[in-house]
Amino acid sequence: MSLHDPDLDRIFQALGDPTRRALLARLLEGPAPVTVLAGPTGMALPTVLRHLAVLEAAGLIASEKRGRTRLCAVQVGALAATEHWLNRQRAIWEGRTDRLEALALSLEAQDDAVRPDDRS
Amino acid sequence: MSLHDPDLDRIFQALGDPTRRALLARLLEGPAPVTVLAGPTGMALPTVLRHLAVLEAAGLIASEKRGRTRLCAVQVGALAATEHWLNRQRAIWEGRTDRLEALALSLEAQDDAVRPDDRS
DNA sequence: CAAAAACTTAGCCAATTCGCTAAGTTTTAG
DNA sequence: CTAAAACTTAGCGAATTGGCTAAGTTTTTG
Repeated sequence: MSLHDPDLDRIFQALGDPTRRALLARLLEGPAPVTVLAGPTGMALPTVLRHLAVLEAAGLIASEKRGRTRLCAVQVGALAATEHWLNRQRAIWEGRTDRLEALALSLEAQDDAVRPDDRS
Repeated sequence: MSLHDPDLDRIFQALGDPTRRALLARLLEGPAPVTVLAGPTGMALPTVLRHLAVLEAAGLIASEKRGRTRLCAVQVGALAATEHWLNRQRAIWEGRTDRLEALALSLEAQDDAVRPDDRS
């Protein structure tokens, strides 16, 4: 499980763009309409709108139409899920590190760690 | 700072692909040569090699040529840096959440949170 | 030394991504 | 009711991505 988690795909991909991280950072200070978010980016509105759509598809933000403006706000859940995944990965690493530190990239490593069983 | 961190770009983008997360997960169990890593993916070797190159460019793994094989191993530093970034973002959110929870997506939010100062 | 193993390089292709401009649409202001 | 504001949709073009096959190159094995 979680080896091919589409949610995780979308979240990481969304965070992989500096413009989107900037938008998210701005939203962490409070909700804002699209035009306000677009301001600092110096980008055209449709461009920013698509970045926001990516963030929303990833569950990182939510938005709601209020009259003629759309108000966007952070949705911290996805961020927490991501942290959780990273935590788990690092935990796995740290659980093994005592056993591996002696051989990482060393001679035995090649023959010893290569086939501890490849349960696909 | 960190609004346009190329390292963060590469790390998140690298983690945004399920194949690469699977490769990383496999490497968390111990170092392995390219062919072994390629096995479970069912992909052609050059394809896997490029995924590994992406992971390495992001600093998530390291690799070393040993004879005719290349041994790959996790480099946990980048993972930790990513966790750190996420932690910081969530901390910002949680620091504001008390102030914002009352207005998130509400009426005042629009006019009040829009211009707390936009230091770009 | 001949050949197999394990990459490595060099393309090719389809799909996606990131930016843009131009032309709607829907609300609100006058 | 007209017009400005604030999206929204449509579509375009260059660049990147993710997959492949084919043809090297370097080591090891027989």
